[in-house]
Amino acid sequence: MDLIPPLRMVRAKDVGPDAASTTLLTPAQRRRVTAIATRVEVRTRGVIFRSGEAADSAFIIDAGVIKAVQDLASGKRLVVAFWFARDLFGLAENGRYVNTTVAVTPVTLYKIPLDALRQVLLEDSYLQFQFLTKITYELKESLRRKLLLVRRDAVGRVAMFLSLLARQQAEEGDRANEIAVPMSRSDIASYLGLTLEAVSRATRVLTDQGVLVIPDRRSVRVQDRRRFEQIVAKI
Amino acid sequence: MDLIPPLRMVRAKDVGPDAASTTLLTPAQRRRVTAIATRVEVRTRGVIFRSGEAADSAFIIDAGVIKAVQDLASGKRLVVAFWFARDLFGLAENGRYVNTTVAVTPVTLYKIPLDALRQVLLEDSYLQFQFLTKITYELKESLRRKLLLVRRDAVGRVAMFLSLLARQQAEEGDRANEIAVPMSRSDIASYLGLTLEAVSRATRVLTDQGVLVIPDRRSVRVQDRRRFEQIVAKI
DNA sequence: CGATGCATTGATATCGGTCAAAGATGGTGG
DNA sequence: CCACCATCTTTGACCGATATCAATGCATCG
Repeated sequence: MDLIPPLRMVRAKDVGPDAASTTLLTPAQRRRVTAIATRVEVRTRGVIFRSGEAADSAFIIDAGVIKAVQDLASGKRLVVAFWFARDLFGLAENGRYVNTTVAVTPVTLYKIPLDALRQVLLEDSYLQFQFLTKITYELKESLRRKLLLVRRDAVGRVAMFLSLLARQQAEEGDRANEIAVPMSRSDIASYLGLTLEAVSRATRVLTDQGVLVIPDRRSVRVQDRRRFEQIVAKI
Repeated sequence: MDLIPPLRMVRAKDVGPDAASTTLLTPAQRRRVTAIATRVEVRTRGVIFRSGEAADSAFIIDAGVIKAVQDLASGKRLVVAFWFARDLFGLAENGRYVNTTVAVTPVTLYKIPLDALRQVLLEDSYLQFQFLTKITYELKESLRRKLLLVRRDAVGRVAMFLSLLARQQAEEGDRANEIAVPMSRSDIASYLGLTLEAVSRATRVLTDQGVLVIPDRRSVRVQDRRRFEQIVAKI
C-alpha cells in the first residue's frame, strides 16, 4: 500500500525567518499511520462527510482540493475553508462533524479511523507532536486568513485570495507565475464573502489594469507582479 | 504555587449534541504543567509579546482578556483574536511570534517555556492529547468566527459578536442576561472589520429597537432575547 | 478641572449587493 | 461530430449600506 503523504506543516523548532519548510514524518511514523489508513477516491462534487454526522474518521489529502461548507438557516451554503494536498481535516470534531466537506476536484484521500488514530497518537508521542504542530500551524493560518475578510474592497480580497493560492502552490514546488484556480468563481465568492458578480468585476479590473492575464477559467497568470504584490499588501 | 486553571477544551470522546463541556486536566497533569509555569501579571495595555520576537513561551490565561493584533504596512492595527480565561496562546508559533498580544484588561497568566512544555508533552501522551484536543477545538471555533466576517450588515455582525461573548461567558458560568464587554468599541470595530462609527450606530439601532439596554460602556443587557437570537441567527 | 482619548451623531460619497439578461463552456446524446 | 442543454460567468443599471469626513459629547486620569 502507498505511504501517506507528508503533512503540510512546519518544524516546531525551526526558528528561521522563512519557516514554511515542510516536515516529513519518519518512515516508521508514516508506516504507523498508513497501517490504519485506507485510500479513498472521491470524484468532483462528491461528499466526504456531512455536518452533524458521527465523526469516525479524519482525512489526509493526497491529491486534489476539498471545500468545507456551512449550511445556513437561510438556505445559503458558505464556503468556510479550502484544503489542499497534505492537509489534514475532520480531526477530533468532537463526536460530530461540524461542516460538510465536498471535493472540488477529483481527490485521493487517506481515511484514518479516529479511535485507531487516537490509539496510535497516544502510543507515539513524537507522532502526536507532529499532529499537534500541524494543527497549531493551521490555527495560525486561519488567523491570517481572517485578514482577507477584513478587507472591504473586492479587488483587494480577490488579489489576496489569489496570493494565498500562489503561496499554497509555491509550497508544493510550483513556482511559476501561473496560478491554478481549481475552484469555481461562486465558491471563491462564497469564501470571500462576496457575490460572484463582485468577484467577476474584480478580476476584470485586475485584467484591465494589466495585472493579471486569465488564459482560462481555471488559471491565472500574474503579468505585473509588482503591482500585484502592491495590491495584495495594501490593507 | 497556584495550579494552572483547566484549559477551555472539549472532551475528545464526547459525542453529545451540546459538547461545550470543559475538560479538566487531572491533578497530576496540572501539577506537571504548573511545575514548569510561572505566574505573570500584566496590566491593561501591557504587551505580552511582540510580533517577530523569538517565541520562547506559551501562555494560559488565568483571568482577564487578551487581544492579538496584526500590524499592517499601512500603519493600522487589526485585532485578529480575543482570548479569555483558560485560553491557551503563543503555542508553537514556529520560532517567532506572529502577532503582538496585548492585555485588554488586567490579566493573570501562566507562562510556560516552550522547550520545557515540549518535554512534558512528549513524556505524557495523555497530557499532550489534551493540548491537541484544545487546539483542534480552537481551530473549529476559528472557522465558526469567520461566519461573523461574512455577514455584511453591521447590526448582524455586532449582535453576533455579542452573542459570542455571551457564549464565552456562559461557559464560565455567568448565565445572566448581562454581557460583559471588556474591550473598547474600536477594538470591536477592528475585530469585526467595521469602523467604530458603524459599531456605534449598530448598537444604537439595537437599543432603539429595544433589543439591548446599555447600562454602561463595558456591559450590555439583552432585553428582548427572542429578537436578539433572531438577529444573530439570520445570516 | 482641564486634557486626552473614547464614543456618539450627522452629512455625503463610494462600493458592492441586487435584479436582470446575455454570453461562454462543457458535457451528453443523437 | 455536432447540436443542445444546463451550468457557470460576465456585463449592465440602480439602490442601499457603510466608509469617510467632521464636529460634538462624554469619561477618566493626571
